[in-house]
Amino acid sequence: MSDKFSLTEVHVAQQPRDRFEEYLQSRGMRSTRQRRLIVEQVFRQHNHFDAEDLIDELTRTVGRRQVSRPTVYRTLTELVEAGLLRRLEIKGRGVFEHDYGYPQHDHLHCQQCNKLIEFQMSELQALREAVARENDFLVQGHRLIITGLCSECHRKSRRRKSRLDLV
Amino acid sequence: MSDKFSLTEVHVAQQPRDRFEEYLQSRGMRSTRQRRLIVEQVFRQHNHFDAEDLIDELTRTVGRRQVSRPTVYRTLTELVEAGLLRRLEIKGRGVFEHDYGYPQHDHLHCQQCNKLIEFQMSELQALREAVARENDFLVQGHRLIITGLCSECHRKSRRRKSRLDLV
DNA sequence: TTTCATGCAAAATGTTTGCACACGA
DNA sequence: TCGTGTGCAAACATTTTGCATGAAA
Repeated sequence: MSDKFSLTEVHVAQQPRDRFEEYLQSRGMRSTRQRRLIVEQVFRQHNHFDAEDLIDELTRTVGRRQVSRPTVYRTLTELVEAGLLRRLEIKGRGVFEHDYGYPQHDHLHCQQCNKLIEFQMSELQALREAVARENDFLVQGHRLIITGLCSECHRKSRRRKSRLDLV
Repeated sequence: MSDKFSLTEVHVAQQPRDRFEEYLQSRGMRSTRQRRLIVEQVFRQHNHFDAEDLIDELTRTVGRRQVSRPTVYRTLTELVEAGLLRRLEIKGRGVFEHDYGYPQHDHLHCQQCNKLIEFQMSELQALREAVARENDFLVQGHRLIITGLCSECHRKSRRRKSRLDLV
C-alpha cells in the first residue's frame, strides 16, 4: 500500500510535558499532581480517546479516584487551549487526539466499529481557500469526517449478507 | 460575485408533505395531526434549525403545547430516516436542514454569530474516493465544516481591533 | 500565606424512554 | 376495534458549576 495519505510524526523541540509546563507558567497556573498525571497518561500512546476512556485509564494506572471527573474535563480543556490536543465531535461526544507534533489531518470514521482512521489530503487546503474567497470568509480551520465502513466491517457485513442470501 | 459555489433548488416530483405521507404509509405508520404540523412548519422556509427552534415556531404558529417535545424529537428522527431532512452536529447539538430537493453541499460555520453558509465543492467527491480507495473504506457520506468568521463578523472584529490599537 | 486547583454534589444541557391514555386506520 | 402515537414525567449521558477544602508557589 502506498503511503500517499499516511502520517509521519513530526520532530518537535519540546516534549508535551515540558510544553504544558511552559504553558501553565506563562498563564500563572500551577503544575499540580493531577495535571501531571493527566498529561503523562494522555501522551503515553498516540490514539483517540474520550473523557471516559481517560478516567478509566487513570483509574487503572494510578489507582481509583486519583483524579476526579471535573478535573479531567477541566484539564482536557486546558490541553486543547495549550495546543497539545485537538477535540473532535463524534456522535455528540468529545473525542481527543494529539495535536502537538502531529501534522494536520482528517478522519475516516467507521459507523460500525467506531474506529477513526487518519489521513492527509493536502488538496483540501486549496479548496478551502477557494470557497473562503468566494464567501469573503476568514478561515480558522475545518473538520472533515468521511463516514462509512472500514475494510474489516465492510468485509464482515458482506459475509453476513451472503449468508442471509442463502436462506 | 460568481455563483460557482452557490446552490440551486432542484426540481422534485413530489412535495415534501406528500413524500412523508408516502413514507409513513409504506411503513404502516400513521398520519397524525402532530406529524403534519411538524412537516408543514419544517418546510415553510429553507433554513437551518434545531429542535428548540422548531418547538418555538410551533408554539408561536399553532399555539402553546400543540406538539410535545418528545414528539418533535421523534418526528425529526423520522424525517431524517425518510430522507427529507439531514442532521448535522454543531457544537454538540443536532441541527437540521432540508435534504429532499436540495443538492449535496457542505457548510461554512461562523464561530462568532453561528451562521451556517452552504457551498458546493464538487471536487470533494474525487478526493473522497481517492482516500477511500487508499484505505479500502466503503464511503457512505462525509461531513465537512469549514470554521472561521463570516464577512460581517470578521469586518466587525477588525474594526474593534483597530479601535483598541489606538489606545 | 495567598491564590489557585480540586473534589464533591448538584445543576445544566440536549435528548430519550416507560407507560397510561388518545386516536387514526 | 386494534395497534400505533402521544404526552407526561422521569431517566439519561455528557459536561459544567458553586463552593468549601487542600495544596502550589
